[in-house]
Amino acid sequence: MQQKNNISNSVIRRLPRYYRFLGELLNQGITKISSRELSEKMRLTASQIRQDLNCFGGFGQQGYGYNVAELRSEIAHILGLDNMRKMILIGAGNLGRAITVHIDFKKYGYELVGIFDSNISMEGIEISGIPIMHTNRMKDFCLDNSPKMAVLCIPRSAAKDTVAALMEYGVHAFWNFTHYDIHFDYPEADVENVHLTDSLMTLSYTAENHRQPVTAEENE
Amino acid sequence: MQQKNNISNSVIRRLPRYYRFLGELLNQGITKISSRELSEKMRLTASQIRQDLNCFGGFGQQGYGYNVAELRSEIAHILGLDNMRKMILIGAGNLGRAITVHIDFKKYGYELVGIFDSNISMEGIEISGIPIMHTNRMKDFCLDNSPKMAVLCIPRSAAKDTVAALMEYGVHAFWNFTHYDIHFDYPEADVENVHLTDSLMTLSYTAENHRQPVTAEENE
DNA sequence: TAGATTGTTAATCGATTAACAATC
DNA sequence: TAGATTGTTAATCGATTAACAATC
Repeated sequence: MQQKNNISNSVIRRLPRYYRFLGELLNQGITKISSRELSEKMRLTASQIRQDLNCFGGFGQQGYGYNVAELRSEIAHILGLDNMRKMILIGAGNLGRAITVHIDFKKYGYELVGIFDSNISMEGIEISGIPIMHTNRMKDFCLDNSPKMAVLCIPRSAAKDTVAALMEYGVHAFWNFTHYDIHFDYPEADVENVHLTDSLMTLSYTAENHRQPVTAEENE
Repeated sequence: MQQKNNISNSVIRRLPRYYRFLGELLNQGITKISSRELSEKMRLTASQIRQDLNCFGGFGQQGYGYNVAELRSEIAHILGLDNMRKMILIGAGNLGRAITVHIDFKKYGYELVGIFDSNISMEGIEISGIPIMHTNRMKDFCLDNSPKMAVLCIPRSAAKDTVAALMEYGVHAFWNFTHYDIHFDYPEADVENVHLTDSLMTLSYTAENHRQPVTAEENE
């Protein structure tokens, strides 16, 4: 991939959706698709699809279209799904357990190698075959195993100290389910926030005002 | 609120974040704030804050700024958080249970009145005091109770039929954790999608390319 | 009143769409 | 070759930022 340096965020946030749709096409046994056909399925413009893809290289063939399998694996590569990185999850409460069980991290290039909780009585309990460790073992574990990413399913009050520690132990990427603003303290960290309650409030607005909430590319 | 009709999606998606920050200021006992002060805390421009708020009315006072408590309750009202609506949750698996326990729906104007699952052996089990019902009781329940929103925590394969049924029973708003594209079949529905794996893939990209993933207003 | 800060208009910037030449 | 569809440049649209008059 001849990746240019300043790909806009709008483009990047559309990539997972392309990846999903191409996966479905593949499941349906479709081997080639034109930007126009894909645009109809995804409800966006063919122009946008071609523009987006050309940020990363010319994956299509004039007069033919795109090879579905090839394009999908190119996008997987762009997204970094094809190289496995170790990750840990902090906070084995309801949300942490659900995420552990619900998400097949390996499909996205992440291997869950450790789960931590500050509640000592949870130590040793397994989730999806991975035993929970007490938070006081986090430092040694990180130094031994070098996880690159941490999922934060902890209360907000614990987030600041946890991130400070993890940054020190070499974890610089965070899938952040708390409302703690990591970038405010660590602008160099790689952060993806999941603000479930913000999403719920947006739905509340949409439903009250009966608007179509979003265009495809903004929320799909 | 003198709400205009075509508020852009970008603005709406910032409202929950304003609401959160104003809540924090209130907790800290801060009673007034200027757009400049707020812009520094939220890492966006004062101009944008004033533009955003003025979509809905003049909540500030020249020479003074904004009253924190008042502005917060105005935003609550705009978002519709101050009128309680009934809602149901479909799918009492890991994710459904976590969301039920983890999210205090009442804070966001929703009252969880029923939980449904297609697994008959789950019937009667309580989550947060609400007993699970079998899906075959969904129709009667909806006709009796008129919930306005449904959280979808079901497998994708079940989503299409479930939404079709719910639309018929008068449920037109969906907090959708599946990858089923509700708008494709029901453009008139109010939909908010939560695509956790898309978010994870975005983090993967960000971490691999070590970019600052987003500006505050896009992902915070 | 003078100083501060909003509300709002104008300027800029960026993202999306349209158009078309290149080419398979 | 003719037809189709990409890659890419130009035009449009919308969102953000800057500026400033209004006003508390």
